[in-house]
Amino acid sequence: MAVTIKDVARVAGVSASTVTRALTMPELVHPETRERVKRVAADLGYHPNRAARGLITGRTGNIGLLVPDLANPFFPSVVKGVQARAHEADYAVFLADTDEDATAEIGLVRKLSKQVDGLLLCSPRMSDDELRTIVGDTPVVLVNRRLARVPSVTPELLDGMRQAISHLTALGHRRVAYVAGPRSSWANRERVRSLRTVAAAAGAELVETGNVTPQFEGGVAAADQVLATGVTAVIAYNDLVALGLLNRFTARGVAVPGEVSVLGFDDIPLSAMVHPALTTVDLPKEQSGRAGVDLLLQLLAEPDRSPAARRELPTQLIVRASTGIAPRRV
Amino acid sequence: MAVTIKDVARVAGVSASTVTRALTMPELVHPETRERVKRVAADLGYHPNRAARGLITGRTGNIGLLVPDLANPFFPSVVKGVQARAHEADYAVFLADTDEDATAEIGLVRKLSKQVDGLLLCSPRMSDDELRTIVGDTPVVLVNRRLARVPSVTPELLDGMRQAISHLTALGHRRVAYVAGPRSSWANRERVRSLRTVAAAAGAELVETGNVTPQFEGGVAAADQVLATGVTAVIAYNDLVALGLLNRFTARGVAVPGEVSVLGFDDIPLSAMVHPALTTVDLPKEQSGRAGVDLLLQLLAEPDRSPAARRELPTQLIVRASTGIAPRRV
DNA sequence: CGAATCTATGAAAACGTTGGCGATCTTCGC
DNA sequence: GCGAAGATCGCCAACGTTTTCATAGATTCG
Repeated sequence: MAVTIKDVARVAGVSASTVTRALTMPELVHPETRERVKRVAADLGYHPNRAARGLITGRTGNIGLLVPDLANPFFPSVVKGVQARAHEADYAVFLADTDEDATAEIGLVRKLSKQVDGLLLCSPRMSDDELRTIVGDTPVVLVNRRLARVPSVTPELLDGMRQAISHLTALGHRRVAYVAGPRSSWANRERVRSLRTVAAAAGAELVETGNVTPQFEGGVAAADQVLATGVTAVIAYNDLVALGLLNRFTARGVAVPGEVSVLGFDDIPLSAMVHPALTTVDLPKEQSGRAGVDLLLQLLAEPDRSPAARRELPTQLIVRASTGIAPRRV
Repeated sequence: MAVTIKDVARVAGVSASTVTRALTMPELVHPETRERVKRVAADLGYHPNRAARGLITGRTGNIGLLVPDLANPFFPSVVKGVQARAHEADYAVFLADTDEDATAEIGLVRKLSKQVDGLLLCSPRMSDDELRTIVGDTPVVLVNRRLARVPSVTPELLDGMRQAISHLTALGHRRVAYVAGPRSSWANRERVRSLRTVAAAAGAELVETGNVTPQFEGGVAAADQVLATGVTAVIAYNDLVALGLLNRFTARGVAVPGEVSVLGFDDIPLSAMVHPALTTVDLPKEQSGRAGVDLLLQLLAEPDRSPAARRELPTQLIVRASTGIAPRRV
């Protein structure tokens, strides 16, 4: 029913091979025939059958994208970036949402990996070892996670953290709490690590509080604990958690930023919409998605480049209303 | 490199045809050989090559999902539902985001339609005519839109609107504004239509205000206009717009719900997180996604069922803090 | 007991494309 | 003017699966 390469060949008066060549290796065919074939193909609306092509080339023209939770507005932004860049390169994107479940993640990877040329793992929750076994099987690029000898794109977290702490210390804060995200999150581990470094350098005391789910509810749950530590400022694992803190503080009548300043990570759209608007460290979301696709395509094109490409993208502190001068404590 | 059907055949001591049959039409092969083949296949970790299968069956095992804007939290929920149900049925999901652009939408449909068995169009922005041409080419199920002779899943909007208006009139509101969404949105047209019906029946006066982009910014932009009309309550096209209204009202010092009540549609997670929490009509999001997949699979299984399946899913008013007793006007 | 029907399986064609190989024709260097 | 090299293109095998079609043996029936 659909128009095949043979139809084009017949109409153009050449063989099927010439059609293929005219379309995929144009320099190998005579300019005149090439143009004729191309015109016929266009007229007939010919598009190579991807299954047939995939069968012989071993390539599907698809890439897979795994994200932990599409309900966290951070990830739709990444997805948008991935989509945009992938479609430009004529790749289609399989999306899978793992619901923050490392086990489901592994299953989905196994399933998807058969149907794609490469995988983009965004903030994967599985362990390094599990990750390694996958990397052995399928071309993989990590977004928001780093692992030796695996291409990755990550934000310049250390710098972002430096901006955050500079901002808070400049406002007079000396004791700062950090509300940690999931233990399984590399991003969380990195935030803790860079925060310790930066806080020490700035002479600020750091109070680390429990690991929470990286959602609004996590922030709500951690809020009282944070207040009990008597800090004047709190940095949250991400914006959703920060919004949860904000919500609970407001409910308890704790003034933000009067009594406590709140600072998040990600800069999701929502953060600008609430009262008080959230001060946060903007992470490159769409850009990460795009860069991830670039790295993956590069990896597919030349699989045996020795040093794994690694891209770090800049971060930017966005100062809004949720941070202010530290209160005098008695 | 990967294990093929021939490997299984060789190890099991049968022909390739028998392997196929044992796995896809089990009743056709002798129970004993069937079990042996299945065991060998499992041991070797055999998975049929989907490209090869697709080449001959004409089926890809993929479905495409188009959404207008992944940044609107309504859609990630739908996507999650689609994912979940599709994976259960062993289908993979191609996702595409059209950025609210009807033209891009058509292009993406054309591109995707070659690579999938069927398409799930969620809140498509293109015209009915454009939609029709697509429906002719590819199996399509509409989510959040209705069109004659095309399977669809939609929310019971009329009932939701009835709940909303009953709630407002019970609180004493007599003049209610509606902030309209995109003209290209079927959902918007339906909301207007059912709102007119319901408002007339309830004896409430309806003030319709300009079409805005279905985002936070749209609500912000419409807020002053709404206030100028002197209504005591406003229904927004969706929650994002409602949150924009809320934000601007707060900024202008207009008390919600003291001076004006605000009511949204969708019940996105965000709506429960803001102050005041938003009263809204919950639409079945994940459920719509799941039902859409069901309809699509059904359509693929028996393409020539005369009456197009149509599913309507219940809606539910969620009363929170943004609606209250109508103020006495002088 | 012979023919007809079933059951269980294998051989081979087909799906639409790509790519290696070889054939033909032209061009070039000497 | 002749062999070598280059350009252009067709033939055919291959990719991994499904699906007729055919076959051999087992079973049933009159």
